[in-house]
Amino acid sequence: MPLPTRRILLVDCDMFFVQVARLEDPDGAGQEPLLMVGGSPSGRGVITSAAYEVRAFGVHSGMPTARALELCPKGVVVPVPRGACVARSRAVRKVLERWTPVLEAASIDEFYLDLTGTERLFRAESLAATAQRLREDVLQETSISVSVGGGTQRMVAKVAVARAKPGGVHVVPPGEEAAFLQSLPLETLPGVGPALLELLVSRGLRTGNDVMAAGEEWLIRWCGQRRGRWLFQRLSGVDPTPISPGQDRKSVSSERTFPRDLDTAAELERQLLGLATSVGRGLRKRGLRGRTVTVKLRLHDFATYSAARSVADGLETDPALFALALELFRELRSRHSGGVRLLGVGVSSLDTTHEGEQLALFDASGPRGESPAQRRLARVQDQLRDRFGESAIRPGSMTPLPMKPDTPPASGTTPPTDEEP
DNA sequence: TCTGGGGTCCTAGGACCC
DNA sequence: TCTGGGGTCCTAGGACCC
Repeated sequence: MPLPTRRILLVDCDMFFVQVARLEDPDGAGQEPLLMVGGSPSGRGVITSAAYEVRAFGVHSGMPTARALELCPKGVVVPVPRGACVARSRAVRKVLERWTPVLEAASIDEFYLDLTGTERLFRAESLAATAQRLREDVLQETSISVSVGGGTQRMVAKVAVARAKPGGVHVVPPGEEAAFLQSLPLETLPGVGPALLELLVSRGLRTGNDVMAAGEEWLIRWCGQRRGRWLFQRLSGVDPTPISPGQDRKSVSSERTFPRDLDTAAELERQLLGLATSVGRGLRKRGLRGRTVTVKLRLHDFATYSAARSVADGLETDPALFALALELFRELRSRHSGGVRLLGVGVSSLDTTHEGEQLALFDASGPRGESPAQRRLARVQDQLRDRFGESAIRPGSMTPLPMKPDTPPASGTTPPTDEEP
């Protein structure tokens, strides 16, 4: 039995962070045509998103803010409105869910929709016409302008949306997938980054047509079994990857690039505590525990090292996470000395915590484990922080927190507890 | 222009078990 | 006793994406 022709849409918010910054501050950022969102130009900030008018100057996301202001001196940089972005993203998602339950959030500003089987519901309307109505629906309900790419496959929809921008719709008709993809420069395919591109170019392959002419066998020989097959299949117009709504989180991490390189153990370990605490909160907020802790270290010369260790039972409390992170950090530091540019803590091998979990009779935590009492304490502390602010509780026993000015306690109201994007 | 922070997935070697 | 192969987990590093 032949599979039905799939009807996939990719909804992508136009310069999302810039749009949100303007909506949140209509009289300030909203009036600024040359708007950029990102980190500060002093220090080591980069651009997260730039208005199209700014991109015309050669500015793109990931570019150091200082460089962006050289290219576009009249540009204005504002910080990322994090909480507002999360809220707007949810609002967009909510509207899209009215169109199909088969929705996958690929990032904070990108949503895949599978409308296969909705033909009768939409009275045989073309996919492009549906996409157009959907775009207007989102704009009306959320004030967010989106672009929509469409086709029979994920990758086709993804590449098509670039053509739809800004604020348009582009749908590739069934049967035209291979021709569409092969006509494009290889680096426009998602999954072809600088490394793979260089590998292909070194073999004289610059376009999809070149790749197809080389044939799958040679591609596999040059790029490896998996990548070679992947590239050949996609360019042939074959991409069965489903749209899968239930994507479980695989890791939680926190990292920080310092304004200046740090060198002393005291400073670094204090930062490590802050990072472990932040990861711990992230885990507990989502009801997760992790068995593997990773510490990441980037030196002044950008050389990057990591060390990881797994334990038998998942961790979620700050002291246990910090203790393991500290071990790993000290091991790394014994091998790699010099000024430290970035420090990170991550947790993976996640498992959800169960509310009805049987409580141990004794608080017997192993050398690296954590006891039920410690977990209960962590949750109480989280509640206090939610109510009275981050400075209400400090992990005082081991090392002091970073010296930050106290934030005034929120009076009466509970601060929003939005998840990070 | 010295290069953020949050992720995902893949690879490759070694340990360990059957 | 020597030798083999598969499966799974762990760790380190790298590519890629928004």
